Amino acid sequence: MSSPRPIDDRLITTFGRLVEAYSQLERRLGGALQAETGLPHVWFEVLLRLARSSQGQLTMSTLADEAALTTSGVSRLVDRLLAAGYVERRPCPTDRRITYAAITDAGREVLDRAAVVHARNLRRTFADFDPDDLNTLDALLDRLRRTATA
Amino acid sequence: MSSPRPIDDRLITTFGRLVEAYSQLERRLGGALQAETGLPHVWFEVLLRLARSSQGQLTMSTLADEAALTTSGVSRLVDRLLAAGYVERRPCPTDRRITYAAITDAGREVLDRAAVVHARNLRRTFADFDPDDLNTLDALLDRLRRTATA
DNA sequence: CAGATATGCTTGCAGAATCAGATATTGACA
DNA sequence: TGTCAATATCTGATTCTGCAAGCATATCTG
Repeated sequence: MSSPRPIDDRLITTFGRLVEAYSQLERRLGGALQAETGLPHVWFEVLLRLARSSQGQLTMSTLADEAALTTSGVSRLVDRLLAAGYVERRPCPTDRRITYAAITDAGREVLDRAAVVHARNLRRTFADFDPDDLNTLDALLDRLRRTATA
Repeated sequence: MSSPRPIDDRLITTFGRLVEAYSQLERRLGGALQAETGLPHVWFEVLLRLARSSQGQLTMSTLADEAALTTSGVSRLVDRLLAAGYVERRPCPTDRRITYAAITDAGREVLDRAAVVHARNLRRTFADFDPDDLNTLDALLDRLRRTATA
């Protein structure tokens, strides 16, 4: 016969868990990545999206969406990646408003090196998750991602 | 017969999904919360932990752990919450190094109001998740949180 | 009990993200 | 065509966060 306080709402707790799980993992894995490869986690995520895209390039806006940053944030982030030699800016031949961020060979190199390290750390973190668990998690996260984007 | 590039590692993709799902939700729901109640999402999370704790108070360190911030970050955050009148600092009678952050009545009020709004937004976001889905998600996130903390 | 070490919190400084606003280009439509 | 709205990006000011260092208090050890 407990009084249902607003703060005890079930979904608030679930969402809190998501926040906490993400933050802990981000801190631990992101920190390890940077310590072992010198690559900040955000850089890794950005380079990853670029490397996986068809021409190795994305518009600033698309990149902002995928990295969950503002275009402003991406603009400066690309500045730093540019200074490091990991990306370059390319004009769009058909729409002069658009600038592409394109990954360089140097970018692909550090990314590949970092990916190996990151994958190893992830295997340790997810050690007691069997394939079924992972599939379930993937599916749930994907649904969340899509409902949030919509 | 695809060459297995390091960046196509399965866990990297899963983790990428977690990052994206979290970021999208945080942006959308956090933004909505602030727009509709004036309460930044971090403030909400902090007040929530305090309100749920036994005496309505936690040490700065504990709060830092739970909110996934550094003690430094919490120190300043509590400064701001203090200025807003939502928390107060209390000395610990037995250990004078410790400072408690305690939620005030005003803090509980805004928190309750915000919780109602937040819960409504969450119900919309999780509309097509049935109880089984939620339980599964909870369990997986909890395992992740614990492996990360360990 | 004295000295060394550990713990809890706060502050100076610097890095990075956001918001708001400016600029440039494109597309739509009367 | 000329004007107006929409789109894509960048920049200035502000805010928040973390790291490193510092101060005060507590605990351990010989």
